[in-house]
Amino acid sequence: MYSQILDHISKDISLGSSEKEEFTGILSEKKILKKELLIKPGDKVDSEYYVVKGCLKAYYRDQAGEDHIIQFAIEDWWISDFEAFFRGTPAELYVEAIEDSVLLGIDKAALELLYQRIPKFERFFRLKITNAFVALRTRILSSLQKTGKERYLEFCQTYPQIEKRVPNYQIANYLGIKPESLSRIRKDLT
Amino acid sequence: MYSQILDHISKDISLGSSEKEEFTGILSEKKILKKELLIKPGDKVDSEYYVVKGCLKAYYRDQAGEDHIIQFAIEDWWISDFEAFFRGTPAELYVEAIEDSVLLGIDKAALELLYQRIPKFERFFRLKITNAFVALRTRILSSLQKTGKERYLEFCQTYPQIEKRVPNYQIANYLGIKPESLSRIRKDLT
DNA sequence: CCATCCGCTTAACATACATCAAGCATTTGA
DNA sequence: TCAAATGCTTGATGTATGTTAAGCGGATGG
Repeated sequence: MYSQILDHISKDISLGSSEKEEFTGILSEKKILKKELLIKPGDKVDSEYYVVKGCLKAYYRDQAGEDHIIQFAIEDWWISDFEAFFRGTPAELYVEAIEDSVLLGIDKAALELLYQRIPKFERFFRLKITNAFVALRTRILSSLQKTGKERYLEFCQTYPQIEKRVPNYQIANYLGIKPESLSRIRKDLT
Repeated sequence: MYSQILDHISKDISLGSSEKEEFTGILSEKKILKKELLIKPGDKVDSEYYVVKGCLKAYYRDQAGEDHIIQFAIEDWWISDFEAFFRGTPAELYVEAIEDSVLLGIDKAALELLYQRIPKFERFFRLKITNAFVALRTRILSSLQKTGKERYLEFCQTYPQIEKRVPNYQIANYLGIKPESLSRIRKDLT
């Protein structure tokens, strides 16, 4: 049941069996169906979620009612409204299942206690946020300096599994271009 | 001498005087003149830097020889090639002084030891990276979804001190537009 | 002190992408 | 089962930004 997430964590820190138990003790399983919302604006965000199975997206809806996809998540990824989760502010994002999904939620307060008892978990999550930080920096450079075509090719190379599972109009949204433009780009590639 | 950085840290965590001493013990002052490089590609990056006084930029030079400014830093900001610093990989960025500057460098190995001795410093730097993460997310949304004009106005509002100190062609570069376009945008605004 | 460079602006033209509109195949669900 | 919704494509046209070229005032340095 928990072997997947424990393997995932063991890639970065090594855990004894009592530490594993203490960690899995604060996890709670959550199942969510396609199109259901895990988080919506205004929610208090107490948890971040590890994806055991499925596919989700986090997106921001602007004042004009336009959605902007910030993140996809599939197996072995983490998702939440991280700003709200870290800062304790109300959610500004929607997190929605693209497929039926199984998640493991971690409660923030329990996690803070765990950090105090076993500091290497604070290390693990610092590593995670650091990697996410670097990925965001790369994405900013791409979005500022590359054409839609270049960004699409980069996306396909970086996230081939996601490209296969998510409809093109959502990929276009993530890339910051219109579906019509993505369609033309794809036509050009063949 | 160290009161500025101690005040800065005390905004997020509270420190006893021995903790302050232990922290300042691992700092090393560094002065750097305008146009000098603090970091260049290939360097081993052992330190991150707190800006006591001055103004710097971090930028990436792509294969075509084009520079892309990732970050500016002025008083009370942190700067480095964070990817290289966190991961121990060779630097990919240039970090260069825009004005004569005074910095406080923190050595990574000494910092890791400090984390073990006084875990709240790990908390402090986790908060820092979290805030940086959120700022990057905001910047991605802007870069993907907003016009150059909107991004410029946002920049002026968010970083008014930087807008005053940095030449327009460098701001244009940071915003991902050409100086000619920024000039037209500015003309339009008056 | 004067030549050079730097930072900024403007203009004419090119290009990438958006917008608006329509059509079509596949999937969905009453 | 069949109508509606969904996801994708294509065409005509508009717009923001890039490209190329030129000029200008002020700072800089020999």
